[in-house]
Order: sequence, then structure tokens, then C-alpha cells
Amino acid sequence: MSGSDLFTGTLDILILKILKTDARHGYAIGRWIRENSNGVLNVEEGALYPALHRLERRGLLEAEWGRTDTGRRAKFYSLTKGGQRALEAESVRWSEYSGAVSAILSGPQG
Amino acid sequence: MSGSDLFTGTLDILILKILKTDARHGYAIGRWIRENSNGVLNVEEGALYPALHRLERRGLLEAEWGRTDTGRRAKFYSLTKGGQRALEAESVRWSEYSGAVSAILSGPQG
DNA sequence: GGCTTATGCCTCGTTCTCTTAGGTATGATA
DNA sequence: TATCATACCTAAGAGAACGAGGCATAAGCC
Repeated sequence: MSGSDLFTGTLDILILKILKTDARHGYAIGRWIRENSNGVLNVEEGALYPALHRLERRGLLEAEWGRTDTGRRAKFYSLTKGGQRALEAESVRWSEYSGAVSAILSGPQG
Repeated sequence: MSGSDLFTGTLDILILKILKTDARHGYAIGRWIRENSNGVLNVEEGALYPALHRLERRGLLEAEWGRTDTGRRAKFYSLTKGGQRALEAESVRWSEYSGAVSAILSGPQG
């Protein structure tokens, strides 16, 4: 992470989680993350679309062209079985990892 | 993060935090992180030393050659004023960020 | 009609960090 | 004597994010 936004590597997990319950298109995923984090998390499009492509390439997502509620053309992504497994594994990993970091940061003289 | 260890960008914060209370040399920092996270966090030397160098270059750390308890030659790092400020700012950012990610990951059907 | 904004997709070049894999040197231990 | 732990370092490669650009369509406004 060179700028002020994401810690590298967490975007994939967020995408997997968001798609767990509903299929969504890329632009909506970006908006969703921003809105559901009160603006704390802001995903640049230059990061979002490549992330979707590589998750699809890894077989964790499936993509299908469709129409939004307003009739716009959009590519809808959904989780594959592999994506579900990856989400579970990565969630555990995030939990352990962030817990360890937070524990250190809140240590003595913190 | 391309492998299985750190989420890119968090190493710097950990280093700043560890050096807040005591000056330490690089090798000891690596060991400290591993031990104080029950092995969850493992810092490769190829990531650690460059991180120390760039933090020093940014004026957040100061380095001084000295001797360990066992008489070995080692480079001891300590926080500068700028490093203290950076630690505070980054701690807040980590807290907000990890909180937002965790909230999303623990959301409905999580 | 014409303009701007929002939606929706994409790629490219640059920068940054981590991984992997080496290297050097010294002290302790078997 | 040989090997391991300590203690430092670098370089090549991969991977991801940033910033900036581009394309196209629909909606809203003057």
C-alpha cells in the first residue's frame, strides 16, 4: 500500500465476502465498499477491475453479462465453490492476522 | 501480499511500535514479532532490512552501531520524533481500517 | 438541443513491497 | 573441526495498488 487507502491483499477478501450473498457488478462493489465502511475504505477502479479479473482467472469468481435495474449493461460476478472455500480460509487468516497486529499495537505504552 | 505472510504495509507500523519503548536491532525485531504473535506473524529478512532502511531514510528511525548483550556487533534502531508521530497516525489508521474490514467480514451470512 | 454528471467498463505505466534466494562474517556448540 | 545461530546485506522477480487516461450510455438540467 503506497498511498492512503487499502492494505494490500485485503481487497480480494472484501470482494469475496460481498459476493457471498448476492451477485453484483464491479461498479456496485466499489460503491458498496465505500458506503458500508463510512468512507474509510475507498477502492480505486484501477485496483478493483484487475482484482475481479484475477479472482475470475483463479476460478474464485464467475462472471456473466447482464442488465442493472436501470437497464444498463454490466458484468455480474458471483462466487464459485472455490471462492466460498477461499473466503472461509481467508477470513480465518484475516482474523488471526489482524488480531495479532492489533494486540501488538495496543501493547504496553501503546 | 503475494505469499502467505504479511498484509503489505503493516510491517512498518509493527516496527515503529516495537521501537517505541526500546531501541532494538533488526534481527531482534524479527524474532520479537514472531514470538509475540505466537508465530502468526513471520517477517522475512528480505522484507525486514529494506523496511528498516526506508524508515530510516524517511527520518522515522535513527540507527547506531553497537553491541548486543553477547558482544555481537549490531545496528540498533530507535524512534525519532517523526517516527513517534507516524506511529500515532498509523495506529489510528490501522484501527479504523481493520475495524472496517472486520465489520464487513463479520456481516450477515458471515 | 447541448452540457454535465453518474454509471459502467477497461488498460497502461509507475511505484511500492514482499518473496526467494543468495551472500558475508562471527560466536557458540557439538 | 564442522555446524548452527546470530547479525547484517542485496538483487531478481512477482504481485498489487495508484493515478491517469480512455470508451460508451443514460439521466438531469439549462
